[in-house]
Amino acid sequence: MTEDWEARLRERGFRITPQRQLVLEAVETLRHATPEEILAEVQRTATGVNLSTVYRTLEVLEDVGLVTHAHIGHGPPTYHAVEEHVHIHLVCDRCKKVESVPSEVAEDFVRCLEDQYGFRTDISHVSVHGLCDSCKNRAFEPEADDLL
Amino acid sequence: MTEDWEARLRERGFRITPQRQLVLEAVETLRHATPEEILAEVQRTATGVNLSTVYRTLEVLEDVGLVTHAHIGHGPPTYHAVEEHVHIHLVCDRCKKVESVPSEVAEDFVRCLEDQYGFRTDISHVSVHGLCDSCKNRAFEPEADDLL
DNA sequence: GTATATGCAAAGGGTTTGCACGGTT
DNA sequence: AACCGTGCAAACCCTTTGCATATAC
Repeated sequence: MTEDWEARLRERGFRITPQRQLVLEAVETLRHATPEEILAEVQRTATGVNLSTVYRTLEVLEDVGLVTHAHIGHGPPTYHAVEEHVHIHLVCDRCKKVESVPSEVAEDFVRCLEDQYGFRTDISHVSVHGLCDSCKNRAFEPEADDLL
Repeated sequence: MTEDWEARLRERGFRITPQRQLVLEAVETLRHATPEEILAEVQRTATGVNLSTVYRTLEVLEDVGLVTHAHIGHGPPTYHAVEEHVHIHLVCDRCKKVESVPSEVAEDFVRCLEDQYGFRTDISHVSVHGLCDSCKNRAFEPEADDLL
């Protein structure tokens, strides 16, 4: 668990609650989980927690910089803990698997966008779509072509 | 209008209808439009057209390769015509503006992902989030930080 | 004690679906 | 004439909101 998460919340005037602790733990455990999935994980410990609390809590945790989310296609966004090493999400359009790669691979790309277009990229928020190594090889049956 | 759009549809066993023509025209006119926006554009010509028809039509047009969509954050996806020159979407998280840049700027990045991770990127589907040139400069009032 | 957080239920967007009718082939 | 495509309405999923109660401070 991110140390000092309590301080992060308190600094900004938010209170420490069991729900907030559990949601943060769930996000860190699950990695790339949707709100519903986070709820399910939280409910393994505390049955009474409500979906709307999860939504509100994720908003708070994101606000104080403890978690972020990324959009990986049609469905709900996935949340993950903010870590030291920023990463990029590779989303396989066939099997929906999300792979994380270090952001360094995009350094030149990001610099180029800033230099040529003045665009300041938030690299951790990028979702790169395509086919992962395994799906690429057994490709070409239509199956998950409408996932995205 | 893309020439031979009729052939594209017929080849695959789809029929030619006024709705399909109008939706395709709207997509090409609007560039990066949501289904609702496309409906509005279509209804300037044909009032009776229904939203569900727009959805079904977009699916068909995407299926035959005449349009694609990209996810640019919270809201609905935006559709655009498939063109010769593939492009990348730069989405400003503050003003929501979508800028298109030629895919060449990402060539090295894409190659790197393929070589190092075996990941075959669908570059036209990438949404790059961040701040556009103008928003970057008058930055730092909290305003659109929850848009994405 | 007071203000914030929560649970619940209802409302709200965006999208999909079932069905009968109408239009294309 | 056969079948696909459309309009309409209802259903669906995901998310937000209003309000009364509970809880952290």
